[in-house]
Amino acid sequence: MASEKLFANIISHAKEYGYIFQSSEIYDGLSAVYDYGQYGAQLKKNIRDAWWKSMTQLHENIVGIDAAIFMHPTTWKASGHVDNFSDPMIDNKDSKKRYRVDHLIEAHATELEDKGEADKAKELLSAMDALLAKDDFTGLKTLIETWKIKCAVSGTANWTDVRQFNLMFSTEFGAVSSDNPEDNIVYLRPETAQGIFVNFLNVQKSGRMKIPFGIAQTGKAFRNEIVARQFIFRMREFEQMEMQFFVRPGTELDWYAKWKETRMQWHIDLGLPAEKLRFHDHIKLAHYANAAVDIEFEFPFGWKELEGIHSRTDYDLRRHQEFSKKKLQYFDNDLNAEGKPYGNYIPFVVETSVGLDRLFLTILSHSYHEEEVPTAEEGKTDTRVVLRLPAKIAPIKLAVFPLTKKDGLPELAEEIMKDCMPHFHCFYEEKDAIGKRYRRQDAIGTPFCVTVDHQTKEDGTVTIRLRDTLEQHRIPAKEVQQFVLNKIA
RNA sequence: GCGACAAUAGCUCAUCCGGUAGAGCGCCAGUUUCCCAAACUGGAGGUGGCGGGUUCGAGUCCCGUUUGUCGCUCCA
Repeated sequence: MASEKLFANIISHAKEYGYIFQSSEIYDGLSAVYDYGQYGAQLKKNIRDAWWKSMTQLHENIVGIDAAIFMHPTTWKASGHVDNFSDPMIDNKDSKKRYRVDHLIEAHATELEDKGEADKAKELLSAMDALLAKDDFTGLKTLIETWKIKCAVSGTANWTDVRQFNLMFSTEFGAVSSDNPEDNIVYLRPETAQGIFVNFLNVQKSGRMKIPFGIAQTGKAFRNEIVARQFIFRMREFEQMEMQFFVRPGTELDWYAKWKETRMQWHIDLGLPAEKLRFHDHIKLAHYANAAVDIEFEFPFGWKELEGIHSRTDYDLRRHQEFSKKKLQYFDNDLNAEGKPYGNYIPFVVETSVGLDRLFLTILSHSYHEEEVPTAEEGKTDTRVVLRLPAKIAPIKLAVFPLTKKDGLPELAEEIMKDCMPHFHCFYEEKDAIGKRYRRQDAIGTPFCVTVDHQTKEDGTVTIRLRDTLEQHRIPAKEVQQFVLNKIA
């Protein structure tokens, strides 16, 4: 099937079977915001739990926290989010090319210098600085127009207005407004990482953590994307699962290499096929990193970033130390080659950061299959849609069906429900033909169904039916619970 | 942000040249059925995304808008 059509089918399946709904759909929706439905929320939680367990429970030196979405505004000055992402931009209407206004004007000034008109260049730049300082966007556009600055691509001076693109959502903090509105602005965090960095010392001290150690966190983050598209791939409100690993300076690239492999293996262990995963090294590094790689997945719409592993140096802690005037350092008692303690230093950080929603989409699109299966009628086939979700993260683990809703079969089925419900999510249904009930469970990705029939009354066995192979075999009803538990362990 | 395309029942779609909206599937209630979407009976569900305009009359033509998909662009 064409991948475009396949992706459209996945999206509509996700909606039809209670996985993902568009936000505020009855009001025509809200751009690039989505809600998780009854099965989606459970699948998402199961993925999140799997990650949390793999990080915190299975690593003695990693602990998890839950920092608030609201953070002190200075956090974002320290992190670079305020200054690096609020530059005024302008678009050329002919070439559709977007420029940072300062870059555009500076490039023109350089041209003037090359032509030996250094005085003019200086005049232009000082005019620009004055306008930038005042946030005078109208003035900046006038400046571009009076100096007849043209687009390098189209060669025209057909510009849009100067606009500022704010990456971060802001809101007002406190019920009483201040004389200076800026005093009350808080941002909705654009990444969860900073909640870890500002708590570095708290966790290290209170948990008596010894380097190397990690702090994990899952939570919502918010970005005012210029373009937000491709279903839940890029949303304005999304959830991150991040782990910041604090290491001794000089060892960061070893840890970076280790986490790179560890994280790739985790995705494979979760059930994703190795051939649809790959590394993509960053050539151009962000201001805080000395090495960075993405784990990419081959979505129906191409290879896209799923997780980032970054060696963030000591940038974040160093910046927070500067801005907060608090020492964010660690005293390392381990002995170096000369037999002396490594002493005080700001730890280096290796970050693993995976998008929970992206991982959800990865699993959903990989699990979705349309296939021909035999029907009750000899030789005939019918199309079934099945989500081959890994059993350990499927929202519903077991469906329990009485073959008919009389002759005491529902009562026997209820017993199995009672036996299993405390241990994993179960679904009970007694209406419609058995085949139809199986198909409905296929569509939501339930890996196991058991059916109670008349033989159950005689020998206590039930039919267990496997989603992926359509195989059926009989097992004692009393063993159903353990059968499923073994499969989802 | 630019461009292209799209929007009719829960889903997939139909509705001829503009003349008061229909099917299949699904869903709900029941009958029947004894292991892979069977059959039968009955039922709910639509201001045709929203707002304007043209017209005697608009789901249909035009404009705007919202949302989505795709291509550019952006992506710490």
